[in-house]
Amino acid sequence: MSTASLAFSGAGPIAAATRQRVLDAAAALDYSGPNPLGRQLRRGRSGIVGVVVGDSLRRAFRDPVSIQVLDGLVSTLGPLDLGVLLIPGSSDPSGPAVDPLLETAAMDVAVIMWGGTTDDPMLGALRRRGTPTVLVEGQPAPDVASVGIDDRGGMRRATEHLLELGHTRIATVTLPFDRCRSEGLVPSDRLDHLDWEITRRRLSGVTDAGVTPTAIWATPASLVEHGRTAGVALLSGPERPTAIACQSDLLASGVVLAARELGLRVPEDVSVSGFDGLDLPWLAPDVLTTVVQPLAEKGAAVGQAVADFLSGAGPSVRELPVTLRIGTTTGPAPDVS
Amino acid sequence: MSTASLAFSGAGPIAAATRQRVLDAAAALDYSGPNPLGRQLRRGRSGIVGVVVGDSLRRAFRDPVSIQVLDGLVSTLGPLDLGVLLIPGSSDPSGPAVDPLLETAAMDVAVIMWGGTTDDPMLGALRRRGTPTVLVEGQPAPDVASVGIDDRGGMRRATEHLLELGHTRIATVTLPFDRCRSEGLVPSDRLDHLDWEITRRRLSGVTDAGVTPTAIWATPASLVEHGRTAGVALLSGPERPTAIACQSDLLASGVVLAARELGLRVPEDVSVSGFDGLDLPWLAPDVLTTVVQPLAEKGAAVGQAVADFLSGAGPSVRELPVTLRIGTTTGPAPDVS
DNA sequence: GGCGTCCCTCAAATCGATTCGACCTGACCG
DNA sequence: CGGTCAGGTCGAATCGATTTGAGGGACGCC
Repeated sequence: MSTASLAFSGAGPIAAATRQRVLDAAAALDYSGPNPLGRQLRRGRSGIVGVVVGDSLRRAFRDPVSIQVLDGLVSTLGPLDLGVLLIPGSSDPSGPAVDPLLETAAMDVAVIMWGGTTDDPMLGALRRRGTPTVLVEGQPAPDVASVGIDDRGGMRRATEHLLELGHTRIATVTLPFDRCRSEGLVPSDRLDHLDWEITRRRLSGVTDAGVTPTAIWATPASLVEHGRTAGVALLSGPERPTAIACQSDLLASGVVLAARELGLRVPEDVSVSGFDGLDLPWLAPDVLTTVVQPLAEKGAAVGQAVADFLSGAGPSVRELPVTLRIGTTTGPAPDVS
Repeated sequence: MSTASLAFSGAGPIAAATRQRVLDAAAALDYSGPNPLGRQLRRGRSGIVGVVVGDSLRRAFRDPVSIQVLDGLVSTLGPLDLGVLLIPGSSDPSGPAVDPLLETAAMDVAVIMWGGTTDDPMLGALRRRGTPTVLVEGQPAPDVASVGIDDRGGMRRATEHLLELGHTRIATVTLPFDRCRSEGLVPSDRLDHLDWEITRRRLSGVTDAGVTPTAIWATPASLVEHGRTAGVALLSGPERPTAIACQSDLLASGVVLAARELGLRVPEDVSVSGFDGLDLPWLAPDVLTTVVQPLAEKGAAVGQAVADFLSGAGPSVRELPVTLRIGTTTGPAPDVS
């Protein structure tokens, strides 16, 4: 048995001839290689990384940002012989707080993409199980690894860009505020109930630049249609803003579409900026002014954090830089009449 | 130990008080529930379904069709306590034919989405391991379960719709033809080298309607930009077609965008039809004429096929119906001058 | 008191691979 | 010819749970 084991795993000294003899015998006996379950039990490793995709899968997968990070992650994990197990995030508040997979599935490390609200019950479940955890875009905690970007600085740069163009009436369209994901103008007292870390940080970037938005519009998800709704509302109301800083590219492109529908020229009548740095072919010929984040690299950084855990290192915290890309959707502020 | 096992699994007679005692003791000892690996080994089941997403993840995930099917699948698998392990498909021809995960990962059933070319090496690997397999949109084989839709009939209906509107010069834009995914006009001799089942079937639908396309344009993937390229090429050449039947909605929407760019009116100058029945908000105000396939239901059918395997039933074959949805992108053929 | 039912304890087998040490065999070298 | 070493065989322990069967209190009921 020891020899057979060596023949398959290749770890340890074994003559090529013996190896072949073992393999032939295996074929004759219809033995198709070691049973992964036995191997995993012995090794104490499953080779599986559980990835919680922020939302219901449908919503998460409609978001190119998650997709590209996931892609980068899988590319990094593949060579390490690690597989990705999809775990649905908490979709409806009526059901159980965490997916049963999170409690029972075999996994060596967990990754929480789009990392959640501050008091995430998922973190508790993982801590209880003793599963090392990597948090993407969440609030760093002492015992979990984090990967994030400079949301706050990026948004500040984008806002400053608008200021330099002479804009003074700047509105902003944000990612979801909280678990109930309500849509619409945010009254100032709700700013305290903002438990979605990423939204908070990007919002802080705007105020960091010294701007008090003329309006803050929260959306239920980062989707074009919600951007459109926001754009229509903000641009057809009184005291029209001359610039709208959006917290994602999908929202921003929705706002651009809304402006076009309302007969407004971009950027002559209204400037629009985004966040993420996606390719948006259907916006042609416009190119969105946006804060570019390194998505594939972010996925790779998550993979690295996973690898670190598996090699025994402690949790790491990593923040990736962002850059401002100036496109055709921002321009000098119009004369306010 | 037996009692402890019963306390956690709940299978078998156990008094509530004892159960609580066990749970308390577990908490005191920092025991966080049964180790999944031990359980899996004993049970002989991993509770994992390996899902091969057609392409590289990035490409697969940019395709809303795969996403929605995957979403339907996960929704069905969740209640069965099954998890989805992502397995990248064969992306580059230089690398290994199948991902190592497919050979070594623990999984009870495998699903091949967007089910591949006729001579798929992945099927061979799975057969060798004895893993039951569900094929989505592939060529049914005796020992694998299949889930598909009536591609051929659907495309036939769409083509007949164009015929009824008086079109005679009908071109078609197809999904990839083969593994090398070349882009452009397809010479007639390449029709024999079509080893992508889904492309073949949808193409057959066109000829079933009695139409010989004036041009067949193959794309490298189902993406808006490839549709745009195809549209520009087909619509700016000589002998412009008056209708273009596309094999996917994303391709069709690219063609619509191309037509708009070229100053052609849709549907007055050119009619465009798609396939899949996606929501395409950015195409507004147009609504694509398309063949609607039940995507979530397809995912559920795959989940059912998986469940069937696990309950000991043999492979099943299922074909779901499609319906033609008439939108605003098809209209009467213009007078040919 | 006798009997049956519940529920618990205890011991042991099993799932399938990995890994360790002891031991044996040739081959090769000095 | 003795010593070393690479490589192979053999036996046994281990990973952690599930499951089965035998046995034994406790309790209620007649």
